[in-house]
Amino acid sequence: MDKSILNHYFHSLFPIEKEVVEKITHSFNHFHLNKNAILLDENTVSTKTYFLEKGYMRSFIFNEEGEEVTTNIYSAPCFVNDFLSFFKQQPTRQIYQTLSPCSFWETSIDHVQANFHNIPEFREFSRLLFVINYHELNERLIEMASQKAETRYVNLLEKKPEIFQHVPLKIIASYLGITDSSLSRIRKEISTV
Amino acid sequence: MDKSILNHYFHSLFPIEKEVVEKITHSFNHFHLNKNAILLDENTVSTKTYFLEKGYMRSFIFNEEGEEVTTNIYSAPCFVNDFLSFFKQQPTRQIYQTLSPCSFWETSIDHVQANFHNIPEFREFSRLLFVINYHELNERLIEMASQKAETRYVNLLEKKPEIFQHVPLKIIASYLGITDSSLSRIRKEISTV
DNA sequence: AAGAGTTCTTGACAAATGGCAAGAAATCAA
DNA sequence: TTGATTTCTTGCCATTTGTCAAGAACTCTT
Repeated sequence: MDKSILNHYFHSLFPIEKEVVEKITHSFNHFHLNKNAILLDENTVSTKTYFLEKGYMRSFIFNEEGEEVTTNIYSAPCFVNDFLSFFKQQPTRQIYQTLSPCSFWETSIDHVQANFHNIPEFREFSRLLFVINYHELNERLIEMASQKAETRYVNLLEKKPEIFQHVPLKIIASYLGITDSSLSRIRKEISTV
Repeated sequence: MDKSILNHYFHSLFPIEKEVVEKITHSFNHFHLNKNAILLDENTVSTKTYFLEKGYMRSFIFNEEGEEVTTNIYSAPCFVNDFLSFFKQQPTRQIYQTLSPCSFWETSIDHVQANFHNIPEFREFSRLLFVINYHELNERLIEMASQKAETRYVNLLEKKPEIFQHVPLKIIASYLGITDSSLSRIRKEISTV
């Protein structure tokens, strides 16, 4: 099985030796999922770390009113991890669902723990991944708190144009914190300017 | 100097031996700041990790329109860390400001790095802190995307009532993603029900 | 205690977004 | 290919939140 995309991801994030990456990814297994499959369901404990090699997916949650709220949209290549559930080994409230046919690499919490404590470079990598994810979340929060929907839409269009080809608008709307009707109106508004 | 609050914080998060905690906090130094002081300014690189022992503070950012957006409100005891700036050693866009007289413990990135690579328990602790912070951010994002301002206000009132005694309403409003006028109206609305 | 500066409240109005329902368009499954 | 299902758009109207400005209340400094 060709691990080049997975291995390359490590090199793309920070300088790390080829041999170390191969040692880290040695325990990863490959698998596929169809469109609209559930990678990780709510109320279950995440026991794996996933690397999305190809495809699109999202995480979402049912809020108090029972409405779906899309919490994140993932486009390959990237790691997909429910940090809280995985590292605290507790049930997640989020659902991770594929939005297209997807291919993954996965490894278990035991391997992650072993690597974390035995391979200094992996520790640094893990932390960097955390920092990047935390920062992205923070940026989204700032946008939510201070920009109107139209601005958030335009920014997303600029930052992640590819998702508009692969993700239904109602999911993008929910990710932006608006209704699909509002998104539709915003798109109409912008296209006629 | 009495490190009991600092040391206790480690024990409160997860099981860890007294001796290990003391080894970790050995390098921490104590200091004070007045109200409205700047702990970490924008465009500077964070070289310290801070533990807020006593007091209240916030982080904020100037958005594209030059308006202040409060990104977080901190009430002791807790760690205060600009993850992106500290771990990637790059300038931050955020400003960390005290909202009351505060006392801190600080330690340098060099000590953090040494502990991270030499003390397994510290690695676990660091990661846990990340996980908790990430989760809190994610919960706030979900609220922002799916609840109206009044609900967000009521939730905050329930979750962190103490900040309403120590933090100006205009800062809380900004933290909730609304204007101070709106917050004022919401408060009036609720008090008369 | 006085004055300056800041924060909070309020009113009038405007802008942004939501709720609902219906139809159009696109997608999916057999 | 066809029918069923889902997604997207649109209109109408309601609700929420913002903007601006003025005054009241509060806080800080001297």
